[in-house]
Amino acid sequence: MSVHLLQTATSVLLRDPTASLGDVAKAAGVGRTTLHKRFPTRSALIRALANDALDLVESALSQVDFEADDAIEDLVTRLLVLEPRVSFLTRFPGLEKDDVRILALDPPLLDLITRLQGSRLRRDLPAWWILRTLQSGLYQAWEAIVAGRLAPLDAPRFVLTTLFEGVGSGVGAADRT
Amino acid sequence: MSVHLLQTATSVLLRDPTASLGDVAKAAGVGRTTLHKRFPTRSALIRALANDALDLVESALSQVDFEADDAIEDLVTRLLVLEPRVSFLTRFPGLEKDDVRILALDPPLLDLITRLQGSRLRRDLPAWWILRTLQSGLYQAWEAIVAGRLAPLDAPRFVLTTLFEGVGSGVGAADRT
DNA sequence: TGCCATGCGAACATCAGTGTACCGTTGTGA
DNA sequence: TCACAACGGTACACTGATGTTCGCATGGCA
Repeated sequence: MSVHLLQTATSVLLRDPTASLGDVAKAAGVGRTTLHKRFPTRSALIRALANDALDLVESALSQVDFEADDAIEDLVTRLLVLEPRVSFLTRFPGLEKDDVRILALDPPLLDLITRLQGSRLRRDLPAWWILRTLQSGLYQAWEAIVAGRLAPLDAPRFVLTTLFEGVGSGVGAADRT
Repeated sequence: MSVHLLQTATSVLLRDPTASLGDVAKAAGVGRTTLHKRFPTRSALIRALANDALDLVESALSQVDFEADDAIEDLVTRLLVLEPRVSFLTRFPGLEKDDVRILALDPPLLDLITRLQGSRLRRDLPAWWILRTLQSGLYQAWEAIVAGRLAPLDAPRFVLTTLFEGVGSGVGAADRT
């Protein structure tokens, strides 16, 4: 019940950061007063959403075996359903700029990427670029799912093949072997 | 000078859509009153920013030879510097949902992509996915440039190689020839 | 049945953003 | 030097969002 509240609030505020608390309450099917009881101020709500998102993402990351060969595949499937929360953490105005917990999410992922640049990942692009590319893929996949353009079960394949192989057919690609 | 105002307003509102007009005016180095003289209301400012962005993007697109083999390369270099404007059109809350001019931007690009799916682009991904992937690449490249992480002259290469070839080294890739 | 907790709506005060009017300053051209 | 336009700042009214209080309804639970 409260989980539903946090979910809806996240998606409403993500779609329109200027949405009023009344809009949020209505979307969550809850009274504006009740919302105030749970979250005394607007920024308290924002912080609660961020903390909840952090809990979920940290929990998801902790379940990934970063040593496994298919760590990235695992990451994609786990993070895909959490994409609204991740987006909230990374794109919401007034967040992230200094939050220690948010900033702490990247390093393990960057480590993983850097390690894989010895095998599966190309070395001529920086790790942060590869990470952002992965995140972009997850983001647009989720957007497409919400819009009804993409079947949820197709999403991981779309993200992973695009990430690893790109969208080129390979006919004009430079030989990198 | 007015061009600078539109640029600054775009980037300020893009970074924080809840920014007050006072913030916008200050960032643009102009008085709030003067801002009001030029744009009587907040939504007038938003519409002006959207129209200006549309003019710039349409103009850029009109200069691209969609029949050329390197149409995508041309697109990337031209759209990269316009990325804040494109982002404003596509991501700003309350825009796009019905604007005819904005919706008219996609079809020619989708046509181009669909055509190239006969040669340079893979056929097992829908055209809209490829378009979004391209746009994501431009977006994150611009972000990286602004953050100082990416040299502007490197950006097109990053975007294009990632788009066409992906970030995989190719060692584990399925053979698609 | 009576009690208590929880949620909701109405009403109110407050505040920040917005829009407007007025005035002083600057600078440019006749 | 004068007139005029453009700009910025101050001050004020208005509006919508916000936060608070109060009272009522609902729904377990003893």
